[in-house]
Amino acid sequence: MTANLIADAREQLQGIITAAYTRAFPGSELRSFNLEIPKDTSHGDFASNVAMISAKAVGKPPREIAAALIAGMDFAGSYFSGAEAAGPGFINFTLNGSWFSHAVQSVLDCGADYGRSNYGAGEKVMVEFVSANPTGPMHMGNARGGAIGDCLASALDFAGYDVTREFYINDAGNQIAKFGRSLEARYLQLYLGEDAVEFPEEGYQGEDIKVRAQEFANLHGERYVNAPSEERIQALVDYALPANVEGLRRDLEKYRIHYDVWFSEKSLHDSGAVMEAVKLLTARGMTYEKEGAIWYKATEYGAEKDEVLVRANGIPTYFTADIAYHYNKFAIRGFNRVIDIWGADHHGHVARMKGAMNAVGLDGDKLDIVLMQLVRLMKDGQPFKMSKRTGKAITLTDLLEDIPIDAARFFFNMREAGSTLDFDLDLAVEQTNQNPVYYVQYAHARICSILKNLAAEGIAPRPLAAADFDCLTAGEERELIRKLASMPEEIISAARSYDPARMTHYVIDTATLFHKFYNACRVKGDNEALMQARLGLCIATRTVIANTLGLLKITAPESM
RNA sequence: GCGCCAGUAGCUCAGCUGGAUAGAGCAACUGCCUUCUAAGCAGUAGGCCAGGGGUUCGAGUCCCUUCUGGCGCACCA
Repeated sequence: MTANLIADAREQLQGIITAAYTRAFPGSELRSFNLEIPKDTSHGDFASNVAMISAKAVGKPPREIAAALIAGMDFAGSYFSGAEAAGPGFINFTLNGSWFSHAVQSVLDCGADYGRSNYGAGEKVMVEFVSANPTGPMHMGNARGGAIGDCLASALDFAGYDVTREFYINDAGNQIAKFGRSLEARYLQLYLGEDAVEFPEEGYQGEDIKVRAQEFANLHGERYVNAPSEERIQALVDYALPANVEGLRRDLEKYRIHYDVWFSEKSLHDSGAVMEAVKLLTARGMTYEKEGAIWYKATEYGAEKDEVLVRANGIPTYFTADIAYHYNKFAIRGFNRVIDIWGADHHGHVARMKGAMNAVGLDGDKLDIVLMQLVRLMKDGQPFKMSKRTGKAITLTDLLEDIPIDAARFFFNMREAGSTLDFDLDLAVEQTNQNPVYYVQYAHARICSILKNLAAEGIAPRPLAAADFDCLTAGEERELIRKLASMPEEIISAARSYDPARMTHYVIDTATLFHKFYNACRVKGDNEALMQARLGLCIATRTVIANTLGLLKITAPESM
């Protein structure tokens, strides 16, 4: 089951305001108005600008309109106790106790499902993320992309979308050829000596290539040393590529990322889908030949220049395969919406790709790209430079050896994708109050501890009716309840804006309000009814923290 | 040169579709544990929201412009 008390209250207000408007100003058209939650609770629980935006239509000053509307409002049976005009013409609404009581109870009723909604109405959506080059280990960009993509997918799922997580394996094209030549050189060096075999200029320098070559040598010995180069490379790639993909899968699983689909680029070439895409574009008059290559008229969809689809040597470009891939996502597999998480350095590709979707007869607006800025690793307040040339870049595997998974996932989701992220390596391993992940987990552990201590004294939470929570009237209690009630909307907001960092912010806020409540209100006490109500509030808070951390795939410890 | 993203407290950042006196955390200073976890809470201090124009009842938020930083403009991916 799902519950959303904010949405319920909003719906009621919509009706109350509309009725009051019709009553006060018959014949005057009501424009759409805002219902917002003021930052400052002295401005009420909800505020509307309806009086201000109606000033022109009604022909009266906002304050006067507000007064007339308020006079005609009927709050009977609603979650509201009253309204008053304020400031330049806002109408501030005050919730009554029953809303808070129902809010707590709805969390308890929904339990592990609290926060879910049907906002997405089962729409089929794919999130494709990481899709790291299988020629080597994953870097910090992949680590961030993994956390963002995975948590975004979680948010979409909770918000009622039918979500598929996908990894696109770039197992074709130039980088595989380069991979093969690099492996070949390392393999031959094993038998002929490092000096006898020149390493390709553009080859992959990393140690991982040497390791794969050695593994291959352990299996096949020097059998391939005198084989034709083409055959040798093929054998090396056939061994190393699946091994690397398996390595990626293993590392990502360790990082708590599980994909529904691992999609092979090579399969698109093998099945002819890539050339089909060229044919499709040609049939739609979107291609031409020049200097032996087949070009796509990207300029017809606003690009600055046209793009090569098939090189003069007959080999399709990456772009062509990508068109075929996205065509496959929409047209073949029927996704209604596709979200790709890309590094910001690919931003030039965004408009092209959307345009290409239109060019093949699909809707480019259904393809959304989340661009992710780079990660700067910081240590001792200084950037930790990564050097790709030396192969000494810090890999995801390295990171996870030093940093707890909880901290890594939390940190990578602290900033929205569009801003560069400084990842503080010292802070992430620190088990102190400065580390925000512990702050949140501590709140959860604290609640568990309260429940455990009371249970030890024979005090168990009782099942309560909504009215039993009416005694939670302290400011700290109500602030906390307000926050708990907003979880469904926060998840929807994260899903809609493709910004899973909101969930991180939300769970930190919830922890803060719980800590404040904890310091202001004792749970254990002589007043049995109040103690039970507060116990219920604690359980509801624990539920919200656990559910949100669950979406982030961060553990919620029972003790710390 | 053209394009994309960003510029908010000393530092790292929030600020949802424009809303009422600009918010956290860290760092600094002051308090709070014989009672549910002090990995916590309360308080003090800290700001021409990069600069300049505009749009309107109202702008950190929208438009234009300048400056600064990051990135991109291959028959690479």
